[in-house]
Amino acid sequence: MAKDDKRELLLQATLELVAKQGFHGAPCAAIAEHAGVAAGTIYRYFDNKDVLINELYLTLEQKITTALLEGYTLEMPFRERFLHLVKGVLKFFITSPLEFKYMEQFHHSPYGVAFRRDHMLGQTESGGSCSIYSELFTQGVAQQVIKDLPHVLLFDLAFGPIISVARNHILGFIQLDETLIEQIAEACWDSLKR
Amino acid sequence: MAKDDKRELLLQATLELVAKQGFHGAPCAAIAEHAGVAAGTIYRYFDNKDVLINELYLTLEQKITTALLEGYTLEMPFRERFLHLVKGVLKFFITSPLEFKYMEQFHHSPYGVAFRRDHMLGQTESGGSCSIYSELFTQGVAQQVIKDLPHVLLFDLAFGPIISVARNHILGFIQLDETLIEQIAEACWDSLKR
DNA sequence: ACAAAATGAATGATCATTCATTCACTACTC
DNA sequence: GAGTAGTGAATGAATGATCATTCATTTTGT
Repeated sequence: MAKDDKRELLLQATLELVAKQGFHGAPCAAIAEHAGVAAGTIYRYFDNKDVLINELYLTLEQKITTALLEGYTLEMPFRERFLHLVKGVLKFFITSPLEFKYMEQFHHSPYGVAFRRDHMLGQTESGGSCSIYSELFTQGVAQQVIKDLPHVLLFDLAFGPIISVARNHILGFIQLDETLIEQIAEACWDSLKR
Repeated sequence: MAKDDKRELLLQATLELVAKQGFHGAPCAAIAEHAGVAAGTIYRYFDNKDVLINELYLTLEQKITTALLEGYTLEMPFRERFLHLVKGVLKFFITSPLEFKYMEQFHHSPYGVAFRRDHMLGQTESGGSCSIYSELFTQGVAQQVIKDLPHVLLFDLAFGPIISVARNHILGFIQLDETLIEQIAEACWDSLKR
């Protein structure tokens, strides 16, 4: 068995259990069983449950950033870059329902609160994708192609609908296809453009 | 002491504790203490904790609907009605941070999942404000003033940003004023209008 | 004095975490 | 190559903490 195999198994089991049943449905005993190891083994790979939960979250953040940066260059026209990011986030989430559900649960739990407290203080956010958006909005406002609003609001206008739409797709309330994704992204653009 | 006084005290205590500390920070013992009653008293007014949690949620839904309907008539011009609802939701939430936080916690918890399972099956949703939006979108699409998209998506486009913005205001990441609220509502309109 | 309301210690269930023990595997000896 | 000791990984029963809920008892209002 490969060296960090059990570590991966535990992360995957946590992802699935939390995504499908929430944190309440993912006690250590269940995580271990689902990973095919004993409860005590968790503590050989992670200091405690909180560390496991947080490391998984960081892994997923990294996965999104990597996916978004694929085919993204600063040389692309502004509007095209915006649409690339918006559609990229939406497509990532609807093709990764477990990841979406996990991250959403995380955000609205004591873990998410603690995470923000610990990480959001350093304004620009460490290795995340925050700087991508910041750069984009700064340029868009300077070029007067998008509304002159605080970055936080621009972010909410652009990605608030995306999260909402992704959730409804994953919960089965709507079935998105390429055409609808295009229309949604255009609508987000309409809401930002000057 | 008035008749249902303790019932109200328990609901208020639950609202405050859950909003501020999440469901993890609101055990029955704490709720009772915060309400100034004994733990056992909870069960004189509510069958169990789940009933308390759900009744509080229904109360808050009712409060929003009432607030939204104030000054809203079907005779108003379409665009004005849309802006009324969007601004109404936003203003309700930023003036009721505890209510916002409670509802958000509720949505992303086992309670919210169970609630959707039990109530969302009856399509049009019982006494909620769902029919208001449904009526509005149907008319807007028919009049060709907004995009021809599924109602679910129209709802996400309109209110996804509102929830996001309200959260960031309440968490202190942005300070909304009347001007900004106006601009946000207009941006939501831009994203829907044809 | 009676009934309804309120109390809060006791109960039993559920968890995260620990740690004494077992297991699997390598290295070393003869 | 058979036997043996050494080592870290893995186990899972036991522990202690935290909860929701109950109910025998007390308090309050009439």
